[in-house]
Amino acid sequence: MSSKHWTDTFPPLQKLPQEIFAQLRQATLIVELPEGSRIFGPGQAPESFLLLLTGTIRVQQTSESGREIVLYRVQAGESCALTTACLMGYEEYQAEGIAETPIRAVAIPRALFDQLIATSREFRQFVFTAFSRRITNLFRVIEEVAFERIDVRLAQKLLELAGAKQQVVATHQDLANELGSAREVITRQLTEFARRGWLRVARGIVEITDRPALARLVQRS
Amino acid sequence: MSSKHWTDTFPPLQKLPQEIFAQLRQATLIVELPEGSRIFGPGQAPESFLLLLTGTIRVQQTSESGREIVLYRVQAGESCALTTACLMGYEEYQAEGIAETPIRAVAIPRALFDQLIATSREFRQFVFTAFSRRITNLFRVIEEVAFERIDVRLAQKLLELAGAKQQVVATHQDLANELGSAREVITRQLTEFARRGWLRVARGIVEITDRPALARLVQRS
DNA sequence: GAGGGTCTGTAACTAAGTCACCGAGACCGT
DNA sequence: ACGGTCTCGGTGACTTAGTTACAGACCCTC
Repeated sequence: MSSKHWTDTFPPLQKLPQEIFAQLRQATLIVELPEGSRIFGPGQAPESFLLLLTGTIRVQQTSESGREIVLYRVQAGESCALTTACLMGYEEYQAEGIAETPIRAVAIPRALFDQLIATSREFRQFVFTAFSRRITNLFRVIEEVAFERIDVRLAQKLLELAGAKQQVVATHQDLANELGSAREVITRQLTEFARRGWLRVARGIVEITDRPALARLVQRS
Repeated sequence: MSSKHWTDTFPPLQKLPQEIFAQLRQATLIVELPEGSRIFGPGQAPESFLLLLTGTIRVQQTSESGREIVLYRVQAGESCALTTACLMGYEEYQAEGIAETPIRAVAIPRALFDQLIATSREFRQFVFTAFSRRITNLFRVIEEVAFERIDVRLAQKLLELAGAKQQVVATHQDLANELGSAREVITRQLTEFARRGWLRVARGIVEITDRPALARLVQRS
């Protein structure tokens, strides 16, 4: 292991009372899972509270007709609100969480989680903030799915997935699943974007050539 | 006031430790608001945790283009998860909460709320369960907006809004706002439903005449 | 009962999703 | 290298949903 302890990843945890902090450092389990693992899903309830140290978890939903939509991603340093909710509540969810990369996470057992919530104001703040972000985020997803044009949404998603890089590695089907749309629709939009010289498409790859143009489309939405 | 105390409405609260329970009964404020009041909205952060005693709060979102969608309703006996999130977290939301009927609610100040969370396992369970339900519910909304046919969604919503009654008091625009659709689309669908003899339409009223037919449409979705 | 506002109906059009099918490229084993 | 198979991308024809524009019906108030 490195000399830095995992708790360094979570600033809110630094403010915990000494005895709780010590307990956290010792009593918790670090889990590692390969890319593609199913972290949770319908009929697969989580048994502990998860804090993601490295990697990304993609949370998505599949309709009976087979169409998919990505709801959100959990990044390193975040907790999975859904897991938390199901840990404390009794509700079943129908979404599933997939490891998009190899992941490393801290699993806090239910009992310790409960104790942390009870004793630490900072930990409560941390958990509730995660909830708050998630719900706000879901509101935005609903607004986009309900009201935003598909070309704008696609441009937005391409810029998001590209990050600092020039290309997005994803099939048209993958992009359709991101947006809850259909493959043919994405193909058509990408063809149109390519015709305008904003990007180039190759098998499984979208190479962005005119980032400002895409950004302008998103802006003028 | 009636002889029954408001705490009777919330079974989870009955299990609180005596001293906390006593504090709850005395230190909290009961607020009453008329129909149509805006409980919260963009740039209007809540100052206390709300437990709804009577009435309904409609939580909705409006796009820049003016189209609206109803996200969920808070019923008597429930807490508003969003309010809670924003109370504990720091995130701003863009949704707004409207009193659909006159409402009576208990306002628990932030400090007492924090104390309740810290001391009572049952209260934590209550709050987290509310979160859990809400998130699960939002997932279903996303799935329906993204993948469900508008006729199915309308039939479903009509049955939901009608409850045990035979009629729904709502304009076509109101129904469009429920589903995040457009007024003309609703008019067309209602006309088609009426043609099939499933309902009758009058100004501001939809009278359901063949409930099983509507239910069948929803079922075969 | 005139005039204003609200609500509903409808036609023509655009955008998005569906269905069916085909062909190009990648992969794999022999 | 060859053929078989699979995934991925492209396309046309069609259906469904949302948009634009406008007109008429109803309702309320003065």
